[in-house]
Amino acid sequence: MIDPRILRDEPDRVRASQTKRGASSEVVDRALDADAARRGAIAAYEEKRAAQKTFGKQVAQAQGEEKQALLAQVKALSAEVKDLEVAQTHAEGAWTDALKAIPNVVADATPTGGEDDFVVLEQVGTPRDFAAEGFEPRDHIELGRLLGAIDLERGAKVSGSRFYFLTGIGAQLELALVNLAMDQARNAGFTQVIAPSLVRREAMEGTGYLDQGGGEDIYRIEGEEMYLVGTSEVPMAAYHSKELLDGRSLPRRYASFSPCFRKEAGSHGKDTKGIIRVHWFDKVEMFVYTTLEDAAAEHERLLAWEKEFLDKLELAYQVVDIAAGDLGASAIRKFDCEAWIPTQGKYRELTSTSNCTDFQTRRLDTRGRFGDKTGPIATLNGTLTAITRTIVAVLETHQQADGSVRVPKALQPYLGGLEVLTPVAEVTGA
RNA sequence: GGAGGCGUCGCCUAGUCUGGUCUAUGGCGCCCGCCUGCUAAGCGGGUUUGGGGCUACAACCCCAUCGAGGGUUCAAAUCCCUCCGCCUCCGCCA
Repeated sequence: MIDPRILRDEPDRVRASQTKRGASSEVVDRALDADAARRGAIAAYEEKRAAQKTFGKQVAQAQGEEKQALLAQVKALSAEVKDLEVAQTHAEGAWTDALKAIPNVVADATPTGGEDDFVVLEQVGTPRDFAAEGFEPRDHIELGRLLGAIDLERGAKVSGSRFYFLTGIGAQLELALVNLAMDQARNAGFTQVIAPSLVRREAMEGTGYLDQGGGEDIYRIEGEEMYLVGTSEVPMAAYHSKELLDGRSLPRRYASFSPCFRKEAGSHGKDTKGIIRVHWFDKVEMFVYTTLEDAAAEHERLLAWEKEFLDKLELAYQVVDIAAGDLGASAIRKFDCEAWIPTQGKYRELTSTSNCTDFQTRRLDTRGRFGDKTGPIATLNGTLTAITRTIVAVLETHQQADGSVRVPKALQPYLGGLEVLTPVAEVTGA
């Protein structure tokens, strides 16, 4: 949630942000009213409560008849305090609800508009011209089958649509990508993390994912109040919840590996074939805790690390500045890196990095100690590699006419020096 | 899965049976000051976090905070219930 002080002191800034997102600023006025009501309720309760406490001391000291008389009086007061406390709790609840309904205040630099109003910041590399090379590129499904790397049929048989097995070189490829990503992160000073992908309600709620469409896209464990995460951003954001971190320990950079589960509700008919959009994939995610002052600069660094990784894979991609209306509630700015997918003839999202400032930490109660003061802390996240889409991009981009795939130089050491992935003699498909 | 124990303001700890004098004890650590050739020791004071009022977002005053949330009561660290976490034992298991 946003800083109540910004809401109180600069409501117009919040309204402007809402407008930029193409959303109503009615929530702002609702929250302001709720804030006023809350403060009134607090003052009323505290005043009576103080009186009750004073009275209580007299009761404790009194004896006999005097005590009985005092008890009779304080009983009425006690009932009043109880009512006022209930009223205060309600007012407080209404206020947090109203506050939670307000998305983060977007950055000045964030483009105005919706899904189609993104701004292309730069394009790196040139998409391969297969026509000039004289052959028709195969899609990742066919390449995966030829290489014995991706088994979609058995994925569907065992787990249903949008599932897959990575086999042979496909499995090796995942491990290689994970290691390449983890090594890069470690060399950049990140702490490597293997995070739980099953979390309790608190963690899921804290990151705000349950609010989005009522948690439509999230797998819940039957009768357990536990959830499968869609990204390790969830466990990593909750990692330091209810903690007061030493400001001098910032930035804290984590590179977290976890499987990610998404129901993909509402994406029927989109990317139905292959492994572009699946219910489960593994991902290495960068997650950073830092100061509010440093957040924007850190965001640029995260983007740079994402680009570094894509460069190592020798992919052609573009960097996109996502528009306000297409931003998640917690982000003030988001950059996507979209790699060129030859058989689709377009750029598709491979990585994404968001600056969430203090929006998540406020909800999850993570704060910092700075000198003799405490203050908010910012979080940022960014994909290093989402395995399935990375594999799609690598296979399609570096394929050769005979169905083999050239291994990018940086990845070769992680595949035992292998320079080319070659089709297997016997395809393991049905 | 079964049985039991525990959770106190950085750490350790008193208090819980027998509710009010707890504005939570003491020690350690830390901070400020005094003393002192220097250091150590000693002496005095301070040392949770959040919120509200008032304001210079200071000082000050108030409310909450004894794992979390409810309940009983005029009054809860203390009694009752639920949940969370940790520990011990048994069972099961990769």
